[in-house]
Amino acid sequence: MTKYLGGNSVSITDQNVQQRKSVTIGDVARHVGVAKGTVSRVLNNYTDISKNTRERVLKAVEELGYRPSSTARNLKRGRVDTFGIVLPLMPGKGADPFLAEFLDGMTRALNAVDKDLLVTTASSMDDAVLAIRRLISSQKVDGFVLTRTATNDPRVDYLLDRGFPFVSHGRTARESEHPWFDIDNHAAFYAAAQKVIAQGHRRISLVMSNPQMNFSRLRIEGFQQGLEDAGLAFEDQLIAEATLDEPGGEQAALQLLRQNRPPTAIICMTDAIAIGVTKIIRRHGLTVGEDITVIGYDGLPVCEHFDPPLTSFAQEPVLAGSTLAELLTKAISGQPARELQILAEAKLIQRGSDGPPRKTPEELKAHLSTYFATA
Amino acid sequence: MTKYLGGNSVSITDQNVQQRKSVTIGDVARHVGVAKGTVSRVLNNYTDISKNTRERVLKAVEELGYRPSSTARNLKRGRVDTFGIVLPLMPGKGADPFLAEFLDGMTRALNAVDKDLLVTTASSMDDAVLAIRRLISSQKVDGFVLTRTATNDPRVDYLLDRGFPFVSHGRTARESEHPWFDIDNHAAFYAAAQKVIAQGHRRISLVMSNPQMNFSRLRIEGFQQGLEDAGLAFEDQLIAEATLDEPGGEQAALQLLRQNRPPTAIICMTDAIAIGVTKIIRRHGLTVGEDITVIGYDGLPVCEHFDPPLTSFAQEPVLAGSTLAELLTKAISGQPARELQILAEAKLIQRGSDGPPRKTPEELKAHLSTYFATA
DNA sequence: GAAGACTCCGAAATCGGTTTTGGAAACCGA
DNA sequence: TCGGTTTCCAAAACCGATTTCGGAGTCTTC
Repeated sequence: MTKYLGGNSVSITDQNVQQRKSVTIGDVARHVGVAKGTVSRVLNNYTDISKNTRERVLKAVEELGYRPSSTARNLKRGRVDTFGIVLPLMPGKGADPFLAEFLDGMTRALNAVDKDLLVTTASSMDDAVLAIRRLISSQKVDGFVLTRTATNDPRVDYLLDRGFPFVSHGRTARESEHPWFDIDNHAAFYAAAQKVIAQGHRRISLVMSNPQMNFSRLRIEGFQQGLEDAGLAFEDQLIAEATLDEPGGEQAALQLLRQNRPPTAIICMTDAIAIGVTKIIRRHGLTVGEDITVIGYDGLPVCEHFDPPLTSFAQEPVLAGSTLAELLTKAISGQPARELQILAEAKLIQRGSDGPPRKTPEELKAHLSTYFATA
Repeated sequence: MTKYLGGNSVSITDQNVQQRKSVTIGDVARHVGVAKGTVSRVLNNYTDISKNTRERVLKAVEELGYRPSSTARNLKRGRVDTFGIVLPLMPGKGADPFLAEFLDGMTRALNAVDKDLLVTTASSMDDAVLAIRRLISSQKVDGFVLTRTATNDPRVDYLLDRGFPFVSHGRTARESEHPWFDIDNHAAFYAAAQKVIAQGHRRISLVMSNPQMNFSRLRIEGFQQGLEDAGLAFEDQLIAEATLDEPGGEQAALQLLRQNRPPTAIICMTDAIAIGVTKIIRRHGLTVGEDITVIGYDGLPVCEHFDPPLTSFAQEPVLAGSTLAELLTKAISGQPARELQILAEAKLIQRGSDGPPRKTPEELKAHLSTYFATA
C-alpha cells in the first residue's frame, strides 16, 4: 500500500541546531541602553516616552528584527489572541463545501486584528463539548466560533454556564443570551413557497431534514407560512424527511412520486438533497424544471453546472466567516450580546430547475405508474 | 441587506465577571502543602516522587480541577505544541472538497499527542510566506504543514533556509531535504494510460494543468510513459492545457473535439476538469463512457452520482492529514528527513465513464462536424 | 558508627514579556 | 529660591509553569 523512499537528506536535527535563539526584548533593551520596560512601552504605544528614546528603540527593533514572543506576552496579559473553532465532522460523508471560504473569511478578519484561529474537529456534540472544555482549561483560546448550531445546543449551554465568550453561526433556543450570525431561513423558504405558487404550482412538497436542527425548523416554518398565506394547506403527505445527503434526497423523492397525486414542485432543504431528488426524477423519464420544479438551498457552486442548473439560495461563506470573527472580537472586548446579533438574507439564484407546471399531478401519476409497474 | 435584531441579553461583560480566575499550580501546591516544583514533577511523571506525595498531589489536582496553563508551560519549554497550516485560497473558485476530512485527519492525529492546529489562509505564495514568517517570529507554532506544493516552492525555500521544521503534502525540487507525504501521481497516470490502451483506445488525450505544479508534471510524465511503453506516440495536439476547474475542462474539450481526428479517450488531471469535459461531450450529442471515455482524478464523492458516474482515482484525505501530522511530530522530535518520506498509491475507482471505443476517431469527426457546422 | 549513596522534595532561578512603583531631572509659578 | 508638577525612564514585581540546585533524611556498607 505504501512504500518508503530514501534520500540524501539534511536532518531536522541539523536544522534545529542552525536555528539560533531568537532575539528577545532584553537584547533590544541592552542594544539601546534602556530598560526592558521602556522597550515594551514603546512597542505598546505608551505616551510617556520621549520622541528621542522612541526612535532609538524602534530603530533597534528594526535592526535586530525583533518580534515579541506571543507566548510570553500572553502569559502576562492573560489572553492568547486566538479563537477556537470546533468543526463538526458529518457522521457519514458530505464535507462542507464552503469550509475553505468560511475559514478564509474568518482568518482574514482575524489577521486584521492580529489574532489567529485554532481548529479542531469533533464527530459528535459530546466530543465537541469535550474539545471546548479542553481548550478552555488549557487556556489556548479566548473564545469560540460555533457552527452547525442546534436549537438546544449543549455547546451553547456549556459556554453560557461557564461564561466563556463565543458566537454562533445560527440561532439557538438561547439566542437572546449570546452573539450570533444567521441567515433568515424562514424568509428564504417563505419566498421559495411563494415563488412556486406564483408560477402556478399547487401541489408543493418539502423535503426536510431532522427538525431538531435549528435551521431546519425555521425553514419548515417559513415554507408552511408561505403556503398558508397563499391559502394552501400544509399536507403531511407532501412532506418527506430525509438525511442531509443525496441518498436522502433519492429516498424522499421516491416516496413523494409514489403518491396518488405527486407534487409538481419540490423544495429541498439542501442542494445535496435536491441533487438526489433530481436524479430520481430524471430516472423516471421526467424533466426537471419542466415536468417538476426543484429548488435547492446552499448555492453550491457545483450545482451551477448541473443539467439543468439548479435554482437555489446563495450563502456568502466569506462574509459569514468574517462577520463571526468580528462579532467575537467585539464580544470579548465587552460589547453586550444584544448588540452583536446579525440576521442576513439569503438570495435566490434563479437558474434552470424551476418553471410553471406543465403537467397536472394526475398526468404525472399516469406517467409514473408505467414506471413503477415495470420497476 | 442585513438588519439587526434586539434581545434581552446577558452581556459578555457579565459573563467575564462570573469567570473566576482559573486554578494555578500554586493553588494546588498550597492545598497539598508542597512546593510548586513538586506538583510539576508529579504531573510530568518524574520518578523521584514518593508514592504518597504523588497520590496526594493527584487527588488535589482532581479536586481543584487543575489544568496547567499551556501559555506558561510553553514559555518555559520553548515550544507551543501547535502546528500551523496555511491554506492556499484558490484564485477564483473551486474550494477544496477534501479540506474538512483532511483537517479531521490532522487534528485527530494531533489530539493523540496533545497538540493543536493553527489555521490561516493565503491567496498567493507570497502571502503564504509572509504568513509563515509572521507565525514563526511570534512563535505561535512549532512547525508547518504545506499543501498544494509547487515544484519550486518559495515556502519550502524559506523554511529550509530558516531551518524551521515542516512537512509537505507533495514532493518538491528539494524533496530530499525535507519530510513529505505524496501520492504516486506518476504511477496513477501511467496506470490510466495503460488501462485505456488495454480497452482498445489508440487516440488518447490528456487534459493537463500548468506543469509548474509538481503533481501536474508527474502526472504528465506518467501518462507519457504509459503511452510510450505501449508503443504509442505522445502527440502534442492530443494534449490540452486547462485551468483546474470546469470552464478549463470545457475549453480544453472543445479544442480537442475540433481536431481532424478527435480522441476516443480523454484523461483529465482533475475531476473538476473531467466534469467540464463531460459536459461538452454530452452537449455535442455524444455519450460519455461509450462514444468517448473520460477518466478523472481526485475521487470527488459528488462524481459518484454523475451520469455516468465518473471513473476516477481516489485519495484518502483523512489518511493524508494524519500521516502528515505524525511526520511533522517526528521531524520536530529530531528524526532525520530521509526517514520521513512516504509515497502512497492512488486507487483507481472504476465507475461508468470508461469503456472500449465504440467509434473510430473518423466516425467521431463525422458526427461532430455536423455540430460544429451548425454552431 | 561514620562515610557514602540514595530518596525525596523545598527554594529559587528561569522563560520573555507587561505593568507597577518610584525616583531623578527638568520645568514652572510665586 | 523653593515647593510642586511633569516628564521620562530604571528597577523590580509579576504572570504560571519547568527545571536546576542542593539539602535533609534514610539506607547501606564496611
